[in-house]
Amino acid sequence: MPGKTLTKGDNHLTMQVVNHVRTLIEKGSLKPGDRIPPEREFAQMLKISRASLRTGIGYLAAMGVMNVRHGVGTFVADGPPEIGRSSLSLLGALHGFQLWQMFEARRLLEGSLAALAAERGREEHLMALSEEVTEMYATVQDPAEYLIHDVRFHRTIAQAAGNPILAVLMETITSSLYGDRRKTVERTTSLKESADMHREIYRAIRTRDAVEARNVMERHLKMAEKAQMNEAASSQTKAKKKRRASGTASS
Amino acid sequence: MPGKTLTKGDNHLTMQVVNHVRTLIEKGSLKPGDRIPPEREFAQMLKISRASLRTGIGYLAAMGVMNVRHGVGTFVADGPPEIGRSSLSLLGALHGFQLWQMFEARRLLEGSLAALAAERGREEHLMALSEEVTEMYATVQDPAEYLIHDVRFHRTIAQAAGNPILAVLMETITSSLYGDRRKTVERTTSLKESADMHREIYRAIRTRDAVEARNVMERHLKMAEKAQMNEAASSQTKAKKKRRASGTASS
DNA sequence: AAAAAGCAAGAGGTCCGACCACCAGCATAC
DNA sequence: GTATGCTGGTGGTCGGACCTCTTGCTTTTT
Repeated sequence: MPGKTLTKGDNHLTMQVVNHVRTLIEKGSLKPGDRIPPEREFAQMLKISRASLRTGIGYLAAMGVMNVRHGVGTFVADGPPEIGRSSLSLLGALHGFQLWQMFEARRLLEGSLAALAAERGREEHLMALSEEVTEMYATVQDPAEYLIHDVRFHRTIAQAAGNPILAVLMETITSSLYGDRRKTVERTTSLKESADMHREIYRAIRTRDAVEARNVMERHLKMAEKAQMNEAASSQTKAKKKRRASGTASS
Repeated sequence: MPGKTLTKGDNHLTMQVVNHVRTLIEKGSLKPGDRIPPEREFAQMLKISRASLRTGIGYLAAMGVMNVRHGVGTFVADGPPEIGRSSLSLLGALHGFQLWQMFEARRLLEGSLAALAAERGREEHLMALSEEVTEMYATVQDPAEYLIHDVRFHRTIAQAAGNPILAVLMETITSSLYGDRRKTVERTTSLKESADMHREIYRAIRTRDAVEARNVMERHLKMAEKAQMNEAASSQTKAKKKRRASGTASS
């Protein structure tokens, strides 16, 4: 079947839209952050109804390629690439993924990412990592702020590793974990310990010690897993309805 | 927002549909293979228009949770879980993924998968692997058939590893590679060598040698990568006749 | 003037209702 | 008995009306 663009499967028109966009991207006339024409125009261009065009847009948005903003326009995703936000979460519900499996996958990915970062990380990445560690120490009293730098730290490692695909996979998993994560961090009594571990990871990467980087990263994530598991266990023991009063601040 | 399950981000109604389905799945009243009510009815149930319902369905279909069949109905996906088919391919086009990065990711994942399979694989998995290897040897003359067993072999390892999440990630990557793969296999002169490697992998797993399993798997994939790279390179230079068929006869 | 309030254009979001295309099973014709 | 064809149900497409949101500009107020 020559000539047929990839992307097999679903509906004709939907795929027509998807492939059209893909072509525009591959041709370079559509780059991350760009805005696509208004639906009404775009639909007319492709000679399909607006409804069908919207189906295609929805498809692209679902897998994180497009970014729709009500009242403003539709844009090509730019930030850190990420597969459809809730896809893993959905598939998880469907196939009964376990939390430990999530963490195992994460350990594997981030461990390798750390090792690669140690091997390939450029000076700019190392500096960024250092920066984030510093910020972490500076915000040990502000969980919300701390979490931001935590996420950025891991994200920077993924960049330093020089393999965007692995970065995407990591992002997919962590974002699936993020919801619960926020809770955990807010309860963690010792963000300082966490910061210490991040500092260790940073040092290992800085000294180009791939093995050590992987080990420390895995140790760090194992600890994070334990914390989150505890949280999950304690939150399983309460009714579905609950208002956000009382001490065990969660939700 | 009370009642707001996870899955943040996009449009209200779309997410309402997605969350509703998610709830049904989590509640167990919707299992893989099941069929959902006809659009017209379902829309009425949720008190939204059919168009909006369709948007939600599309979203779910885009990430491989639903399976729509024109003239028949809409079903919950059942087969091996897989993130939206072309998502990686799309993101790749958008962010300029390289082929070697794909393979690196694959090596990492499948290497770990093989190691885990060696540790956790149950007898049934080992038997299935053995079966596939046998079939491979039996079809070294039939590339198309061989490929089927090749894929099944790797998929079985993923199952044996006991971590469906890693399996999904692997599936996502390999399916992204599959298109080119078919070509490669058809040209590979020595499927027997490939079969030999698979046999080695099988033996390592059978003997519970995780380290060896990972190593052999990585070696195998490295070779596959080389083959595919050659193919890609040569197909770039083949506008006319391929004068002097050199090269590919190595390994 | 500078700041606040209000207005209007442009973009996406939702809905309706009709009609098309596909598939499966049943009825009919041979 | 097989082949044909019809029909009911289901998803796919359409277009065009109307709603909501965002933004920037205009008008009013201070």
